[in-house]
Amino acid sequence: MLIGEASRQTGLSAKTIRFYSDEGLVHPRRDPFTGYRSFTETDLVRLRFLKKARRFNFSIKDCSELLSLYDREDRSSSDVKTIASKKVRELDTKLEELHSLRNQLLSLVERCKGDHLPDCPILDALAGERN
Amino acid sequence: MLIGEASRQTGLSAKTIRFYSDEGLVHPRRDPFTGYRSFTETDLVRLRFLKKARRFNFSIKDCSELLSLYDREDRSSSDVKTIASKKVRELDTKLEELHSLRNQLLSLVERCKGDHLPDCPILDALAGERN
DNA sequence: ATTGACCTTCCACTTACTGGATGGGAAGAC
DNA sequence: GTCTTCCCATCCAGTAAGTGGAAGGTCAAT
Repeated sequence: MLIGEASRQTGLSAKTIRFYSDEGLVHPRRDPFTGYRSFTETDLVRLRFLKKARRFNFSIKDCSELLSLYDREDRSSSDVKTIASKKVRELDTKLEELHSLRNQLLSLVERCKGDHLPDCPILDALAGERN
Repeated sequence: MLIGEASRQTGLSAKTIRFYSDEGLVHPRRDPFTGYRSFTETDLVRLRFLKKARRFNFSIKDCSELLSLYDREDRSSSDVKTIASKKVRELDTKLEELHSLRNQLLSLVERCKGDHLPDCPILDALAGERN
């Protein structure tokens, strides 16, 4: 299967698939005459794996580790769990931050009249002395 | 005031201040002999403005718009409110996404035994057929 | 005259791609 | 046999918002 078809099957762009291929996350065979990448079903599984893992905000490096665990028959589920738990904690931290920012910003927005006058509590807060 | 002092006063790194300067977000005078940037209190206000706005996840481009509104006496608070409301909506969208991902990932983590055996629902989910 | 602490610019690197330029390969229409 | 049209390939550049480092100028004090 050529890269275009792999792209259709996985929903990843051909560019992205080439990128993953360059990064060593998939290893499609190459047609010795044309140099075209040739994907098997096994390769598609890896690509779909990558797509899902990326959606979970796993970095490329994380994905690489997860895939190598996936490849190893003698893996321990604890190794996978460690990586995933860390990601959950990262997500929790980020969620807290964003939530707090959102609320602060929303409260400023609510206090802004939004009229044609220059007075604006949002600008005041950004320019204000206090932190 | 030189850049090092401006850095101390604002908590932004000198590198970052130079970057903002290059991007035209602050306009420090230059010493005509040494070429050193020279910051006034007015410049510091802009730098602190930038620091706070960036904390709210406003992009550099957003910051640029906000600062030019800040500069304009004849601004309408509605223009500021529009930008900030958009950012709140962006934050809401992102929060929803991340929250959903976090919950999905957490449920996988909870189902993973985390022992020395290879069986792992996390890997299963990533490699699985279903989306 | 030489430290040492400043400052300057410029270049490279980061993440995870995306877009574009350029060129070759395959297949059907003429 | 060539034209057109896709598809594929590589390589370069750019994105956002800086960070790190190299090379070199300035200034005050030793």
